[in-house]
Amino acid sequence: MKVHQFARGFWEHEPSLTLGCKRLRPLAPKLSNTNSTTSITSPPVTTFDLKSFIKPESASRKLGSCDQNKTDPTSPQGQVETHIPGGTRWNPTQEQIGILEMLYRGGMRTPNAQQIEHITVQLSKYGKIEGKNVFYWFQNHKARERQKQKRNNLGLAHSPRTPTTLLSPSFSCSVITSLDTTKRGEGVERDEEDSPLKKCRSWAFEYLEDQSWSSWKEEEHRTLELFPLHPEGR
Amino acid sequence: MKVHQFARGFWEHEPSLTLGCKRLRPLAPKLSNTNSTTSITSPPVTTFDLKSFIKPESASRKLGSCDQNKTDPTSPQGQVETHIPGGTRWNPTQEQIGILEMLYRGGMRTPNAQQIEHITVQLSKYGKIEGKNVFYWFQNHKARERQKQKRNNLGLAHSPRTPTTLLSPSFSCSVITSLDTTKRGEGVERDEEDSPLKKCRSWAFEYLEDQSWSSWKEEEHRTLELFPLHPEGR
DNA sequence: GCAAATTAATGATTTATTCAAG
DNA sequence: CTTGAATAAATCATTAATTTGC
Repeated sequence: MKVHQFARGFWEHEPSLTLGCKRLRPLAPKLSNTNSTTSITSPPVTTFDLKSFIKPESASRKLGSCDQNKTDPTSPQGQVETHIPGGTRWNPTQEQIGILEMLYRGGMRTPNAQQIEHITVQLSKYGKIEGKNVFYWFQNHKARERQKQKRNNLGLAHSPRTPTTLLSPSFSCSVITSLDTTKRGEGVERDEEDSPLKKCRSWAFEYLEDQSWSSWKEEEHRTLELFPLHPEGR
Repeated sequence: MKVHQFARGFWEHEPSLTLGCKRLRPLAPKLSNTNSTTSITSPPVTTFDLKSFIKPESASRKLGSCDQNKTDPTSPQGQVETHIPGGTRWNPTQEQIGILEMLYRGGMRTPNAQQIEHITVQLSKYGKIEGKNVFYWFQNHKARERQKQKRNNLGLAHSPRTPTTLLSPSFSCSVITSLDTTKRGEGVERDEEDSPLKKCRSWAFEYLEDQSWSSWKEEEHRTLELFPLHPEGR
């Protein structure tokens, strides 16, 4: 089990703290000092102001560039068209969907950050869009194609095989050819079986999103009396 | 090496064919005749350059900036870590873990982007860290506390409550204090049974990570002749 | 005592589910 | 009912801690 003892020293004493042990792993005899990294550098940083954690609020709203005024959810132009008006969810345009599907069909499944960035930039020509939209799209599309296929496979368990209507002949052809052999040769959609383990940190954090702050708030609501860690009054 | 053949054909064929399925009529009118060579010249807006997606980008290793810390010359003595600083995974320091746990104990479960940003800034005082590390930490910690508890519950069907031996009294005390707690001075782990479903887009995408590009590459590797969509060598 | 081998933690990704806008 | 968004569960992967053989 972890011993939080150190924590105490941490908070109440200066940073140089004597880290008793490296990470958790109970009993760590050796770490006598290994964490040089920390200890060494940990000079004057001492103060750890909890308050700062408690009151970020004020939303520094880092950007506003693309974000824009969702503040007024009302009346967007209603239409999808160019940009999504309000602050609701992304409403892809035909072009965007088309491109995304194309990429998907082209084999892309889990674009990495660079790719996402790139795609986003491109797609933004056709309408408002953010990186996460692209990310989610691929996630959802992949998952749903998978389910769909599963359903189909089950559904036509005894049916010959569906003539991949989704893919152009030549296309599907090549597909089948190359991976048909091994596993499922259902021919349906051929998900190309995205590989299980791919390493690829496809994303990272960015500027602050929005006031999801409320979430935490609510959560505390539950923790309630426990830790009125909460920011502004309330 | 990989030829963009596929891509090319893909782009050159009429859209209806490939994207005919679902909704969207991909770029509808688009290249109705482009079928042959790369008469790219995409229409006005349609300038959607696939190449741009394929962009090799040659690992623009963006890092190198603030990393390398460990090898930082300023810390002569700190040599323990001779490893590549930025290449591996985050290795939290005692201080960082301590703070994170405190926040967790304080009720935080799924910090939003702002919070993550804030926390990251604070924690970076104690060592290299990125927003996603914070995000992951909470995800993992939450999940693992959950399983741990589940195991316990199952194991001890009637387990009353654990005698928090893990926390030092003073510690919890101070925490509470600092948090301006008004009630509940228990330092118990109290998982709080985190909330069911909270909506809160706690993150967003950010700058590109790094050469995760390889991932995609690999993927194609499999699809191989299928979709020589791949960039150039690299 | 040390270092390869083993194991326990836990950081990082991916996949499955769930929720809710439209 | 479709699908964007978000979260949780399941996995994969890497490092630190521990063990083991010399």
